[in-house]
Amino acid sequence: MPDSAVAALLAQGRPRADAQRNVERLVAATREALDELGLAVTTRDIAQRAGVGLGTLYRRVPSLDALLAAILTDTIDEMTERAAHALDSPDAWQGFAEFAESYVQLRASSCGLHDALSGRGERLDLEPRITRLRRAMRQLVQRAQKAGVLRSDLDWRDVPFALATAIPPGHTIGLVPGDDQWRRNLRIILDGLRPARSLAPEAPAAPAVPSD
Amino acid sequence: MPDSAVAALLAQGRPRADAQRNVERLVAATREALDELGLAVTTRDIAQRAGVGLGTLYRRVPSLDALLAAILTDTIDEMTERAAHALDSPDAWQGFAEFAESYVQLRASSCGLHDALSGRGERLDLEPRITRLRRAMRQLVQRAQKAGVLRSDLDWRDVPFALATAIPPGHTIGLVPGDDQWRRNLRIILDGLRPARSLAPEAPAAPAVPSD
DNA sequence: CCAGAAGCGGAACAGTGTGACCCGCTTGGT
DNA sequence: ACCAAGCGGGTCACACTGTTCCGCTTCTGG
Repeated sequence: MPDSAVAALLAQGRPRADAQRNVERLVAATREALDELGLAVTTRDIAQRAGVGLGTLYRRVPSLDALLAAILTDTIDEMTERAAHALDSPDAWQGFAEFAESYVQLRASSCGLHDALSGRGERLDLEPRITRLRRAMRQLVQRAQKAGVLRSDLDWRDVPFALATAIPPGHTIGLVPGDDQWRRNLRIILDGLRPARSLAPEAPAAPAVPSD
Repeated sequence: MPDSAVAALLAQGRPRADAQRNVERLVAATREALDELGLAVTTRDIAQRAGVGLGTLYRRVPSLDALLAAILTDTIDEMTERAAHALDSPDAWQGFAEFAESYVQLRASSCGLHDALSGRGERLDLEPRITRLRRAMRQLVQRAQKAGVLRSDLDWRDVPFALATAIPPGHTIGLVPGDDQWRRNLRIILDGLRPARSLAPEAPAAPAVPSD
C-alpha cells in the first residue's frame, strides 16, 4: 500500500470528473516537482506544472506541507518494504547490494526524498516512517556483516552514511555529474564495503611518473 | 599567497586603527559564518558575529558577494597549491591519499567551500579558480592511475565525484553524522579506489543467518 | 437543454527575509 | 581640543512565500 497516505489525504465523497482529473494531475505534478526541486518546491511550481490554478490546489489539499508529507510518507514506506523484502534474499550480500542500488537510485532521482532523508524538512514530521526504514536497513546491514560478506570493522551506521553519500551534491569542481554518476560512486563504495581482500600492497608499481 | 584576493579587496591607504581592527574582525567573522552557514550567509550574520554594524561592513566592502568571492578564491587557491605540492610526493598513492584527506576535510569543515565547489554560487564567478583546481586534481589522479596504485577502470572524473561525496549531506535516515563521518566515508572510498584486489569471492560465508 | 451547484483561475493579501543605504552620533589621531 | 573618519542600526525597496477570496466557467442530473 504505497499510496495510502496520499489516498487518505485526498479522500472525498464523489468529486466531479474534471475535479478528479485535476487532483491526479496535481499529485503527479507534485511528485515531479519534488523530484526536481526538492523540499524547496513552492505551491506555484506545482500549480504551474499541473496546468492548474492555485485555488484548485487549495480546494483539495489543506496545505502544501500536508501534500508533501503524504507523498514522501508513501515513498519512504516503499523503500522500507524493499528493505524488508531484501531480508528474504538467500544471499546476504546480494540482498544488501540490490537494496543499496535501488535505495541510492531512488535518492538520486528524487531531490525531495533525498532532502527528507537528509534531515531537511523536519517540519513534515516524517520521523516515524524514517525510523521504520532505519530499522530495516540496520537488519540488512547486520545480517550481511554476520554472514561475513560485509566489512565488520565498521559500525552499521557507517553504511547508511556511505550509501547516502553516493549521491553527487550537484556539480563538483566544475564537473557536471552524469545521470549515472550515483551508480559509478556506488560501485566504488560497494567495493570498499566488502571484507578486506588482502589489503593491496602499498605501492606495487613504479614510485612516480614525473612525465606530465 | 593564499590571502591575496582578500587583501586586494580591502586595500586602502591608511585606515584608522579601530577601522583596521574592525576589518579584521569582519573577515574572520565572514570565514566563520561561511564555514557554518555556507553560501546562505547574510550580511546580518556576518555583522553580528563581528560585533559590528551593517554600516561598517558596507564601508569597506562593495557588496556581500564580493567579500564571499574574495575569501573563497583564496581558499580554493590554497587547495590548488596543496594539490600541486602533492604531485611532488615520490609515492603517487601517498601523494594522492594525503591530498584527498585534506581536500575532503576542508570541504567537510567549510559549508561555504563545499557549496562553491558543488556548483551553488555561480553568482560569485569562481570558475577560473575552480578550473585551476580541477586541472591539478586531474594530474594527481592520472599520475596515480599510471603508477598502477589507483583503479584504472575509472574515468579520472569519477575520483573527484567520489571524494566530494564523502561529505555527509546532513543527517541520513535520522542518524546524526559525527564530526569525523567524512573520515569514515573516505576510508571506505579510498579502499574502493585501490586497484582490484582479487575481487573477493561472491559469497564465502553461510548463505543467510535467519536469526534476528 | 437548462438550472444551479461544484469547480476554477489567478489577483490580492500578509508575512518574512533579504541586500543595501543613510544619517545623527562617537571616536581616534594630530 | 578639534574634526574628519568611522560607526551603528533603523529604514527602504524588493523578492518571494503560503494562503484566501471571489467573479466567472463548467459539469451534471433531471
